Amino acid sequence: MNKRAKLEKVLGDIFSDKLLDNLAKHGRIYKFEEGTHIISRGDEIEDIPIVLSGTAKVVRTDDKGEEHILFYLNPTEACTATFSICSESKKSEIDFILETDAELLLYPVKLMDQLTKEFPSWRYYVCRNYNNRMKEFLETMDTIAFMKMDERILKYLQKASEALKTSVIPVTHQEIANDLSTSRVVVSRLLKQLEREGKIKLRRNRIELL
DNA sequence: ACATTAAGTGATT
DNA sequence: AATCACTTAATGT
Repeated sequence: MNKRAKLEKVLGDIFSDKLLDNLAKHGRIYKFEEGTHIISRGDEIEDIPIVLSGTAKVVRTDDKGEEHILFYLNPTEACTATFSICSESKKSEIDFILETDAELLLYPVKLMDQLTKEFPSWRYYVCRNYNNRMKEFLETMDTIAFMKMDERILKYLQKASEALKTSVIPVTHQEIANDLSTSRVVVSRLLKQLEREGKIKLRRNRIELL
């Protein structure tokens, strides 16, 4: 499939034809493997990544080298954090890592101003992206501020199950602990409790949601 | 059989 | 809820 057709397929519903032409002309499509660091903190950003397939995560690394997930990006989504810096061509504040194998459209930052001026559908897209991120951000704020750890874990499992379309989630206690920034011991204890309550079933390296 | 890694648990702060 | 210290269970070699 050629570039233009691929873009059409993924983004056709939200972008105008002329915008697709422009993206096909100046952008490049690459396949990357799971775990690839597309952008690291401090990098100069030359291209904006737009996710065409797969899932990427945007994380912030603290001074201890711990990762904190800010949000995930699914196909058609782009990292708005990169938009905010593009006009001044500053350095990245975040890390952009692939959660799965993925295809990305890389579009040069230099040309982005022009997109904003020329294409209403691009402006709309950027706005929508911003709104989505903001929503997600508020949601996680709520979760952290008002919900107890056991509820957070349950929510985490439900989200994962939804994303993977299966009730059996392949995940270790340690991984959950990392994602929720807590310790493995705490996760194990709360999971045990949830199991006693009959909400889940625990097995090695996977958890079944009931 | 042995080593490695995941998970469970009591005690302490 | 975090940490330590230890046990037990599952899995790979």
